[in-house]
Amino acid sequence: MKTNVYDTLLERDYIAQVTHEDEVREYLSHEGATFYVGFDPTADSLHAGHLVQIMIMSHMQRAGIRPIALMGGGTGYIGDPSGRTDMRGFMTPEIIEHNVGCFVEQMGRFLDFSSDKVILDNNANWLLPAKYIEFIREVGPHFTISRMLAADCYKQRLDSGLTFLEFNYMMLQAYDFLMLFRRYGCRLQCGGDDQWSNIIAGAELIRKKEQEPAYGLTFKLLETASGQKMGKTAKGALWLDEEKCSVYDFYQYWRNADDADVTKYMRVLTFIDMEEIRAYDKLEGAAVNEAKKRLAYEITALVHGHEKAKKAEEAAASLFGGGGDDSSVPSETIGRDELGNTFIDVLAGHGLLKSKGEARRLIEQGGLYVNDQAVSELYEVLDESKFDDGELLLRMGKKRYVKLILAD
RNA sequence: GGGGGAGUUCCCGAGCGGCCAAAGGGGGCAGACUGUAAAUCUGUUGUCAACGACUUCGGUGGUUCAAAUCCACUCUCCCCCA
Repeated sequence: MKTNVYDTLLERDYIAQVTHEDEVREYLSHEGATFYVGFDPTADSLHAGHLVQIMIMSHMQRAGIRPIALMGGGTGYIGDPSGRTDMRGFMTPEIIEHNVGCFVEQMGRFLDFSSDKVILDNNANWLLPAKYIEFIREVGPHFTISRMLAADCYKQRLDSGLTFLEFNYMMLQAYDFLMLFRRYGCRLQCGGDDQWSNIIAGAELIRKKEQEPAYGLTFKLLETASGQKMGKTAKGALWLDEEKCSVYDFYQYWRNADDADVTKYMRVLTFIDMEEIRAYDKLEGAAVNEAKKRLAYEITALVHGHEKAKKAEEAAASLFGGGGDDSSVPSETIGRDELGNTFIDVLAGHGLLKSKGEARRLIEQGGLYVNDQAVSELYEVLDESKFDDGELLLRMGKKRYVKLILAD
């Protein structure tokens, strides 16, 4: 007997809240059932946080459920106030459009939009041409102010300047759900748990306007064991775009996951069988590293493909274990005219460190290594003798590696 | 429209004429310890040609030998009243 996707989602611990558990399970047992997830085009690349949404869509699709990826090309003009403490600056139409394009392209790696098994739509299609009076007449009567103010996402913002503009967001998102119901018969909306208020608003709107059942489901927002948002790095988000985050760095992020997070990430961000995951769960002490390697490989392969994941894995093995192909270690090309400059100048000059002061500090604290040899001289100079076959391995701190390649 | 309060370095938050590049915490970075984990301890955390110089405390312009601190104007936000 086939397991219901709902139970798969439960077993892998995705679900935070559901509007109608039994009905949703029942709905998801029918092939062709349709659900949607919204994506706010706030950047020109997806990041690790979006992986959860994508995984859920994949699980659903495998079960014969039809996912809709809804781009927020229209709501992008407003900005979702949920989980934010201040209003962000406006995005221009050009940026929004560009971001939507980037999202769509990246998502194509996970979901096949060419078939009618996955639908791609953009709320700009109905929100931008909408007429204010018509819209407010159709949707407005179904929202009471007191009800909206009671929503968590607004309550938090009430004291810090919630504008009427942002206040409209909930209605717009509810309207999206209604539109998708009308267009595709979509009865379920999924999203991060911070979307709960917006999601139930949409389900209620459909029930009121169409007298038809509609449901909402939120998934748990991933946090690291130390309470940070999963996927945050020192530089910001963990991007899925190779240009913004190298495959090696992406791999390393997961390789360095907290022990306590490893199998949680496996359940949510990979397709590794639950049996196996439970086995990994039993590992203790240093053995957990095996689980981390598997985790890092699987996620990287999902996002960047097996070939690149393999390379990242080998590069890591070569740097940390010795042996192996290190060709995908991040590298930086050094011009011959830079020979004779101090490491301080070179590191800061290539943006490997923020400033010369930082480079100076790093060396002073004994954190810079050239070919695994700590640099003790503050003004150590980069010269050709340090290169081996045109390459020089630089290490900053415990595990940040950069390969310097001498230009011909 | 009237009255009150606030804007400080990555974040929170002290400072309220010189001793302020600015307490404290968080975060970041480095070192020790380790398992490329966590916890802990230590150091560090504006920029530079670096025992000195330069630029920072919403913006602009003043007062002063000297301003994050005083004055004027201005922008933004919060609270109370209308």
